[in-house]
Amino acid sequence: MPYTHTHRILIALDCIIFGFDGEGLNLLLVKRNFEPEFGKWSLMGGFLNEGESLEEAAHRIVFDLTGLDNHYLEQFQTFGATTRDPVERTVSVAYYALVNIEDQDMNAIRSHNASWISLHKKPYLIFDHDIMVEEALKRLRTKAALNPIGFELLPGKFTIPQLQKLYEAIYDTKLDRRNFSRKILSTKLLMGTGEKDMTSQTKKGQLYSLNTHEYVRQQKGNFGFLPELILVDA
Amino acid sequence: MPYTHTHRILIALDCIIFGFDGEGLNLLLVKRNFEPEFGKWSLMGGFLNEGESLEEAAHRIVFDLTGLDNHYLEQFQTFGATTRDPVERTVSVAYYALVNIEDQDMNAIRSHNASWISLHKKPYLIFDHDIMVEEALKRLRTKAALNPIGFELLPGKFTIPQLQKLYEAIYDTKLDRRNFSRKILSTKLLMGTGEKDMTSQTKKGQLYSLNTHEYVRQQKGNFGFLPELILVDA
DNA sequence: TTACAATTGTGTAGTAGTTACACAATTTAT
DNA sequence: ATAAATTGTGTAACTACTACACAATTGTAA
Repeated sequence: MPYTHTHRILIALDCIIFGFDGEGLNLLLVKRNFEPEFGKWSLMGGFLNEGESLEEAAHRIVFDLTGLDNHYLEQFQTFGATTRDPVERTVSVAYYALVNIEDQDMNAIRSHNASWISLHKKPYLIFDHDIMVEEALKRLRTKAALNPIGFELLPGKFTIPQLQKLYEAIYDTKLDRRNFSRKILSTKLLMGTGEKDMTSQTKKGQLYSLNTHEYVRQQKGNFGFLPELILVDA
Repeated sequence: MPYTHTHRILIALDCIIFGFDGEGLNLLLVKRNFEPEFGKWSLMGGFLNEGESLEEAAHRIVFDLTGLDNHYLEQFQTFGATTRDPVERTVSVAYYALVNIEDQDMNAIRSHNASWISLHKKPYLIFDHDIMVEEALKRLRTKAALNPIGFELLPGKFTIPQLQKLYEAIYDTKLDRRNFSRKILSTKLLMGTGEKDMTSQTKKGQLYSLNTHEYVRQQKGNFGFLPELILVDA
């Protein structure tokens, strides 16, 4: 026998999908070719299905769009203003995901009319999606300052300077190259592969030489991680 | 015209209400005199109403139970396992609240069959409420280590040692009395009232003398706050 | 091969913050 | 007044962070 309460509504899920292209943070956004708000940009979203947990639904949504199965995914806030969706009342559970921008399924992305867009050039998004992005970024910053989760945005093998650029992008700041390297290596989270990076490209006519070692993720841990950073809202 | 999707469900809200009695953290729990799970303990909860935001609903639930209107309230996680409620599928948005245990409405509490129960003596709770309490405590610990929110659990005026006992209760640890006092006062968050605490009681046959000054909350701020503490999961 | 520019790794002094503890001051009871 | 309990201030040792000097490595070009 069900509850006597009657206000049953749709549960939406919206996913803020972060990617890193070596220079800055990017968002995977959908240009809507359906109503409402045809032609406007939005986050990738969907509705909760019967027999599906929130976690499963969020995972499905990211997988459908990127073809990626092995990404970091964290629920961060649920949005429930009565007027947030003009079509009908919905409550939206928001997740952010960190994916490696390189090994995605371009067909899946194209078929959803989606694009990677630099966070700095983010267009206006429908509904309350702009606020969602803002809150997701806040959470990512807090989380990444205390936990080593940034690695999810990089390929399996990467150099220390690449990692530094990632953190500089997340926090929109500059970090001291030498102290950063020392700090990262002191955590023992990384280990050298003995290989060199052969994928380097010359940029702006300048050379990009590379270190003897690349690093792969070695272990997980929780600890204060990047002390040069200030947490504004944890 | 509504969406074509059809899986409309109830939105529940569950509130983890923390109080501090001068010694340890307490939870405000409800002994159910209704089905399902008659006679078992649960968190205070309710359903989202039409025309009501999540925030408003959570506030209403805490107000109904405590008569308190001016408490700290933070959404921390939404629970959506398909089997979490045996009656029918619901998704529950969980909030935790910090209330001053002294100026509550005892009639409201009694009429809901609720009691303050020490966190250390928490009984088994129905559904996924045990997990909710665990997650709420994690979040409270992270939040209070970075932001000065613990004050919400104390009366308007309090002594430094009272505040220290509160933090020791939150983190289940001992802090150095002298360093704690210095750290708290250095934040300029508190100001002396010039009054003395007249409510002190002799305990275990020993004397409890009091400081010349009590303190009231002066301002808000965000900053790393209690460095002796280690964040396990932020 | 050599020189040179760009990049990356190691050393270290100065600074700031934390920890642990000594000691002084205050309050309360006898 | 004296003693016990409690609270406030001083400080040395330790740790961590910051900023920068300098060495080592890589890649390019004469």
